[in-house]
Amino acid sequence: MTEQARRAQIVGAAIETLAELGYAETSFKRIAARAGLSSTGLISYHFKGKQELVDEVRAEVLRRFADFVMGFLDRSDTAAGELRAFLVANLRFMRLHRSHMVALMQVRPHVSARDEGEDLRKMADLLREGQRAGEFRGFDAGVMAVFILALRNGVLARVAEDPDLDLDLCERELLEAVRRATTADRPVTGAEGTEGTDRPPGGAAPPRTSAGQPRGTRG
Amino acid sequence: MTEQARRAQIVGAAIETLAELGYAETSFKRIAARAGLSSTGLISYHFKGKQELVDEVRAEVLRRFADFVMGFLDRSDTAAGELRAFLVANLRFMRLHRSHMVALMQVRPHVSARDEGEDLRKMADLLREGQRAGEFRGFDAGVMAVFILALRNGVLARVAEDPDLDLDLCERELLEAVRRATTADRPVTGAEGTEGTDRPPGGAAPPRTSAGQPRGTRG
Amino acid sequence: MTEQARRAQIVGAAIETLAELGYAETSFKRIAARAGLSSTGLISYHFKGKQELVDEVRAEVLRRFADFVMGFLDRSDTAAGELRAFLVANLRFMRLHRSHMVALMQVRPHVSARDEGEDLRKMADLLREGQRAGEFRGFDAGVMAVFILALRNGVLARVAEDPDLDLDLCERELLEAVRRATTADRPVTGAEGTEGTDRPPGGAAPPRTSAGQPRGTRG
Amino acid sequence: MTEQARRAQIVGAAIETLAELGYAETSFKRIAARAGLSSTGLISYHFKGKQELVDEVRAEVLRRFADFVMGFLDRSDTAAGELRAFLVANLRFMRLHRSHMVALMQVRPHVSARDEGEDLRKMADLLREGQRAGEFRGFDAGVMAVFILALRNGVLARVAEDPDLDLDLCERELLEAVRRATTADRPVTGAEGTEGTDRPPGGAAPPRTSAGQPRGTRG
DNA sequence: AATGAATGAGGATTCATTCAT
DNA sequence: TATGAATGAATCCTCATTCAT
Repeated sequence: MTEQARRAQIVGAAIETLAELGYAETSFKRIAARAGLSSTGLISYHFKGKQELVDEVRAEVLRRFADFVMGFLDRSDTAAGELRAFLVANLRFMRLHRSHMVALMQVRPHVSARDEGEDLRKMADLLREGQRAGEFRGFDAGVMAVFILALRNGVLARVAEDPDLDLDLCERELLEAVRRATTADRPVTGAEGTEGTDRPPGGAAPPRTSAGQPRGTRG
Repeated sequence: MTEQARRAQIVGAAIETLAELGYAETSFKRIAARAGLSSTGLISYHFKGKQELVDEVRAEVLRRFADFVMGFLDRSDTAAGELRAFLVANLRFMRLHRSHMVALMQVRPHVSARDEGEDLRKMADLLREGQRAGEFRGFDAGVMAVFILALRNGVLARVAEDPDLDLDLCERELLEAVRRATTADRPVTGAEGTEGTDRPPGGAAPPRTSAGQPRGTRG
Repeated sequence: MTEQARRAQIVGAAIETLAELGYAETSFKRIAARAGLSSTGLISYHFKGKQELVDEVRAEVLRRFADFVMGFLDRSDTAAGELRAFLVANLRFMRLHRSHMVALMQVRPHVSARDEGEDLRKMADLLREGQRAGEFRGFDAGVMAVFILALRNGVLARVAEDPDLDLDLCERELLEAVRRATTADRPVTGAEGTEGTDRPPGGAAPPRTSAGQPRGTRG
Repeated sequence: MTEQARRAQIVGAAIETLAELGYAETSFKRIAARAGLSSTGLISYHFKGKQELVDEVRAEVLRRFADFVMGFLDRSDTAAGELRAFLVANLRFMRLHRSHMVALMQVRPHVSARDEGEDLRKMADLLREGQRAGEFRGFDAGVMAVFILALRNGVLARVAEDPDLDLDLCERELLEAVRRATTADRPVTGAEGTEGTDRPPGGAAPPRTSAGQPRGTRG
């Protein structure tokens, strides 16, 4: 068996174990058992230590997720669209690779790489970009990034506990809630924009083609 | 030393250890060391097992938090006001008792009591109440409850990692984001709109005065 | 509470615990719980150590047993009668004070006093006396003493596991078996009365009348 | 070192420790020390838990004993002969493998398998068989089985405490006592031989020569 | 005489890791 | 590469005993 394949196999078993039992109950013994390995020594042979395995789990999930998310992003050309695509991609990924996402949550506090701020940074950048384009209102991008990832994580944590959670409903509600939280109020009557202050300078049209439809008419 | 005092001391040391090292690294040995106890046996003497200690940590934090949150809620008489007060109380509590909240997060997956759904249920009830009163728009209350608690947890997780996080800013942004996500679009007419509401109250006073105002305009 | 009463209470609880859970599972904590004591410290206060308690358990049971057995022995004037009375007394005591006997068995290997040989010695003396009197045949008294106490212990161990054991039947069979093992063959012909001497006293009279009947005729 | 060999080594050390110190004082630490292991973890590595080790100790001793007893039984064709062979085998085994037998006694109350009733059942069956064949008198077979195993256990317990016990003497006396207890009275008149059947035919014959001899003098 | 908290050694067991094969 | 036995520290927990009150 090739080195790479072996590592992948071990990482896969680790992900399943983490998702099922949580970090504290995930031992080499249990990972080896799930992978059908004859010895925990094999894990130590392929990974310098537990830390490296944990880091690799994280990297693997993020890699898979990045691949997955690509298909949702490449057709967006606005920040709001990209944000929406990001959220949709997350929700869909949860459904298809629930254990991967749960494992990621479990592993997060024990990961050596302290680049998880990177997610936040990239999200904040996206938000700022949208603000510059006039798509978003004038919130603090750094904080809003925390919020949006928090929403993602919260849904993830919830679905980890309640597998019957309606992810379609979640997706719809999440998109709407985030749209409202991030975009300026639009006037029901007349031209929008009365909230001058939080209105981004440029006048760019929001990427709201579908999600952007105001249900606001119901007022 | 009295039993009650000793238990409190141990719980306190456990909270600090959990907040600092996380669940997996929190052992009786470390707790005993932090509490200045002569042996881990003393912990087992006062608690039937690790589970009881963990449960007690959770109960203690929730007790403190409930006490704390009281001062923010009792003057609210609308659902929106109560929601806002809840969020404010959470943020403030994070600042004053950061380790308590972090410990709570760490302990959550290992707690025996499975009433964490209760938080969700109560929040959903509050939201539905607000919907009946016309304060909130027509979202799915169960899912929105997940979102709101997710936001709280997300901020908490963030502040656990970055102690320099500006919680005042977070509070303002969180209130505004939640207000936007939960309430219907408002007509541009009328002066109030510009968000006088999302201004953090003077002292501990919850923003009930404005929030409590029926936005009767909406039908 | 008087010292003596306290010790008795503790010994009593220890006996019950030993009988129910066995030596290895009998701790001061469990004894204290059963006795309704507030602390295991009280046991250490009244007994110098676990060893003293264990020894006292043994002494207490033997004391009770000795008292009990008196009523069976005092009217016997032959060795065979005394032996029979001893066996009967043992069986009866098992029924009335099962936990005492079971506790004695449990405690036996851990007792400091090495005078358990005394039982053997006394039994051997009795047997030798009966041999001198012509009541018993020419076996090795020391070994036969081992056998007889083994039979007692075996029945005890059995009744400890199977509380439904028919002790009446056991008694009859035991008396007959021991009689046969210890006495010389008797001719079928001739009056059996040769053992008139070893007749047990009035009251506790063993059911020898039937068991004593030689079924030998069928040979 | 192979797994099987290691397990055998650990079981061996456990047997010795049990025989020497008794169950309550037999810890993994002591077993490891006697076996020359570097840590108790090695025992846990080879045995799932203390219970498995204890069960294995029992199984090992019974296996050895079964093998040993085979050589004594296979040439017997009567119930009485088989009973005698069983007793002889037991006594001989005690001499050759004293610690095994003592360990078995120590371990008995803590063994998970509850098939110790099986010994009793098999013995009772043998006795009933002998009764049907006219070799034994009309005792209660179930109770007599208790007696016979009690005698075996009693001798074993005695030899555990007094290694100088004369097992040859024990054997002779035990065979004679059991013969008398189980067989019908024989008429004094006439040459013995009435029980010719229960004499084991072949050469492995136990010390039947003397035990079988009527001490006819006693008439 | 009694309490009950405290002690520290010892219990079995799991852990990640090492190493000879 | 892979095996699986070995290691020893660490896990939670129970134990008999001590001691101030």
